[in-house]
Amino acid sequence: MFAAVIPARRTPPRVAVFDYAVPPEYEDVLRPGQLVRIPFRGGDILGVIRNLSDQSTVPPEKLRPLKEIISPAPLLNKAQLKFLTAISNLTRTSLGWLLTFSLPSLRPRQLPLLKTLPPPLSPAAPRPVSEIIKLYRHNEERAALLTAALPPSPGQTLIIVPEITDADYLCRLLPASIKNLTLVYTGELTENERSAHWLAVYRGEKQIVIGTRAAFWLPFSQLTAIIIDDEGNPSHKNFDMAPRLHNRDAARLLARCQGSVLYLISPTPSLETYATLATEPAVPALPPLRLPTIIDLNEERRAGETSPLSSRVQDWLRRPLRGDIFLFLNRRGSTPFIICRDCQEVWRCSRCRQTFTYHEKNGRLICHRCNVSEPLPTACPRCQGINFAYYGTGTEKLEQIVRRLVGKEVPIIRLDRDTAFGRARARALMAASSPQSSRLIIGTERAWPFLNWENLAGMVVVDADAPQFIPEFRATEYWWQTLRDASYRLPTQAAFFLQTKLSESLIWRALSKPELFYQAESDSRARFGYPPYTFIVRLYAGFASEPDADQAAAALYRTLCQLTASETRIKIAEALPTVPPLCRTLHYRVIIIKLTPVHWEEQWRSILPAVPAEWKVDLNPNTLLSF
DNA sequence: AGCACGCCGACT
DNA sequence: GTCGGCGTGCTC
Repeated sequence: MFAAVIPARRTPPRVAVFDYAVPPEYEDVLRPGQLVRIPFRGGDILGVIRNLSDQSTVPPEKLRPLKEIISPAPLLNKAQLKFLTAISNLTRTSLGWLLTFSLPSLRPRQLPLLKTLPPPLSPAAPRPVSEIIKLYRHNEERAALLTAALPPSPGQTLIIVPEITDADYLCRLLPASIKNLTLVYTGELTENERSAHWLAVYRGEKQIVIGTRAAFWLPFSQLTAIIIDDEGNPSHKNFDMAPRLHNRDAARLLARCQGSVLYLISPTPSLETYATLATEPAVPALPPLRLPTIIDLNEERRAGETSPLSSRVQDWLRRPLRGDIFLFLNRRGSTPFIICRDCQEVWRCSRCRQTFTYHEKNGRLICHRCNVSEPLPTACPRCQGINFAYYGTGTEKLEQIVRRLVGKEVPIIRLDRDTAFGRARARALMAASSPQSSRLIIGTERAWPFLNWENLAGMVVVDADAPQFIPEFRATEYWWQTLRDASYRLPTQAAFFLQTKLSESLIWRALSKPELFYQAESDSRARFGYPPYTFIVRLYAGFASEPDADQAAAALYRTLCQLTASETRIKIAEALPTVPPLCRTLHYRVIIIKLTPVHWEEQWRSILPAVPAEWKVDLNPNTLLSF
């Protein structure tokens, strides 16, 4: 008898499972899902049994016997093993690496606890797989939807939120009777907390889990419902750490493995979800949320106002404040570019050609794309001129402007990557001045999760135009989601100003008539073959030199074209450099593959084996070229 | 992936 | 003689 074991550690994705001989005394007690100790290279490691079999393809001289059963009870059930395998295959991430997400702490002192674990709960009768989309306008409707989706006991429910801070917030919305059955699970927990929560789910002590993507890996045995909350929020996409999946796609896989109903709920659905909604016989009306006051900056200019804050906003800020005020400007630093008045030369990053942002605090020019910096030159490198013009406004400069406007007494908190690199630092900044007093918070996107939205007296979108010009296919949708999110979170009595030079832009009209946005954006996506009309797979890899990169990328492009020559629905774009093309010392290339929304999984499965191991896989990416 | 092994050059 | 830099290749 042989056991196929997944080691609980990172391995190359293609070498993920190892066969071991089963000692005779274990033949009757060994089960898939058990944690075992196995010899591996020089020492012993832990792993989980994937399956047992009567034969092995490994030559007998290489086979070694497994050492010990650590947990007689299986730590992973069939559905979980199926889910892990599916994710590993689709995203080509190491199965052993994914396994570590699914296990409690394996520190030596914790192992005895696993020896005495009770048997797992018996799986609930699977429900027919189905997907339900619901829209909500405010937290009462949201809580009602969540409550209605909770299955009768003994089923378990998983609620996935986009960001860590949303988990606690959502938990507080639930009625007390439900809160007692609820557990919050995020990647921010300590190892011991993670383990304790793992056990609580394993034993079925808590029926409801609210968490970020980390919660997908908990040991559910009776998962009858999965809910993706705030479904359109772009943070549902995991772009940096493998497996690079959208929570919606991950949830679909999990629902299929566990036999659960999937709910997508949101005040502002993604374009993909709206497309599904639009096919229903009775299309529900999209809820208009509270509308911002649109301020035309061109009129301000004509009236002689050159400040980045309009006269109306300035007047409003000078009044006594009741509650925090949030000035949202998604651009850190002092000024986003510097130009030589004599020769019109703009200071640019030598690597990626993006304009340097000036940071007054340390007097340096920083490229926000490459994160490289150099000191501010004393003279123009081209004409030796010394007349510089500082154009635009970032959070650092806005802070000075606002300080002059409101005087010394009002506390100002700047919340961006420069002032609050880690989460702890951001929380500390928000906690520093007493929350009872009114404060001015100047922040980028970074500030969003740390704001006390209920206490806001108002919010100003300082520059509502720049985010619309980002050359990425999801840029408009991202900005739409951001503005709608602000509308949703702001208290009804709070002021909401939006400053723009594009007062005719469709996106402002769409805030009161959301269908306008979805129609216009869907049309443009259809024209260029973007989601929801295609399913995109993004492949990227880094190489030591430009020629290496071009050669490898061209070779893969040719292979993929040949492979899919007969399948006209699959479109492959020629390889391009990423933006920026260089990261650390490697030259990166991207290949974009467009599959069809319904059949993407089988199409992708037919392509994936031809992709060399060094290419990283990003399914349903948020960006095409950005890096 | 992560680690051992081995090849080679720079030291005691 | 032996220490350690890093390139190569294997893990049941």
